[in-house]
Amino acid sequence: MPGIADKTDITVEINFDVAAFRSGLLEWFDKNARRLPWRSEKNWYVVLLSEFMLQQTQVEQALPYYKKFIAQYPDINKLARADEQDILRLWAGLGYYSRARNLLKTAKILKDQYNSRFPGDYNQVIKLPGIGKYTASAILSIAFQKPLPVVDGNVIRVLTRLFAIDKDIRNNKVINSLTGLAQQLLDNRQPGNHNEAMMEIGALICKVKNPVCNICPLFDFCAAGKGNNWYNFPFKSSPVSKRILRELAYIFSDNNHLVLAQRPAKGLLASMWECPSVILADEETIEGKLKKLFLADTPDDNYVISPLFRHSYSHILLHYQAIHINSAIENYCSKDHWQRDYQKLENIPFGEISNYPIHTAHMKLINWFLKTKSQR
DNA sequence: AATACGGGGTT
DNA sequence: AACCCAGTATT
Repeated sequence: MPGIADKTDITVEINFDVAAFRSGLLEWFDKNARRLPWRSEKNWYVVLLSEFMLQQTQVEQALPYYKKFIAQYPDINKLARADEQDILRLWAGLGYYSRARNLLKTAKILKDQYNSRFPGDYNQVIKLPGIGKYTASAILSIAFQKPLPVVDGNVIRVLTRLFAIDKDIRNNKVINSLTGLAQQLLDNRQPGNHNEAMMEIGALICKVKNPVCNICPLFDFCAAGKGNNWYNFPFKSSPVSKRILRELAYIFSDNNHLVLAQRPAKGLLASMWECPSVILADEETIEGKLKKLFLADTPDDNYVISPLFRHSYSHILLHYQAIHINSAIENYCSKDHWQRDYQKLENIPFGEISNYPIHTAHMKLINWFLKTKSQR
């Protein structure tokens, strides 16, 4: 409806010298950019790999994973030939595992359908698995100098502060407006450096807490900086609260084997490996669950129960505990006892555990087990 | 438009 | 325990 603004629409006038903004930003970036491995040799493959890892992930956290990956899969053809389980094993601990599976899918598509090259057309790029608006614009601008603006969490913070935008950033319309703003600010002559610079400002200067406005090259252009009220931006409405999940995990182990299970191919932690486990009903106790699960023999005194662990996912709070039973799984349970439709259940020699992609929560259980085992 | 999807950090 | 950060896919 022309002329009638939605309450979430924002219209922002850029009332400063855009050329001065761009040159100040780029000058700062030249001097202060972190030396990161994916910045040293800028081919599209390293940009692709790093951008996948940096989705929802800080540089510091992604760095060791990037080094492992680039050593093992130095080019797109090596990656395209990889096994999904090997990719997941290298990704284990980094989280959001669909990124790893989508990275492999994209690599295969690039090899098979694009002659191992990267398409230059945004509309083709955006169709690749795991590549959305941000990643498409990031790769095309950084690796191919296409004039496309990126809007990630850092840029959202920088822009809302620059223009004192207090609208809820959960609203997609607000993000669209910020994208328009980023487009106007973008330096079309070096869009890659400009985009990286905006994100680097967000990471190093315009931080969530304690931004260092006094050394910010954008201070003269910044409404929140000059108003000394950076803490008002960006505004984000409260998240929905997490539900609590209670879980009992089983460490079936003789002195040199451990039983691991592969989770279903869809859903939470898809295809990752873990100690076979069951979700407890609301009022269910561990002891009650033990009695229900075991066939004929309830384990007697030959078991140990771990302390309570907690693990926080983006939408779930997991409370979990493990029972260690000093035996192979066959002595107590069959595969049918697990309500979860595990893809596989295997008895694994200790030395081969590290070959399996194990998610973080259960890695903590296994570490607890291996550590306490030697003490008893 | 809302929700699923990890892991790490600080308060 | 409750807060924070950070994109894509699905419904």
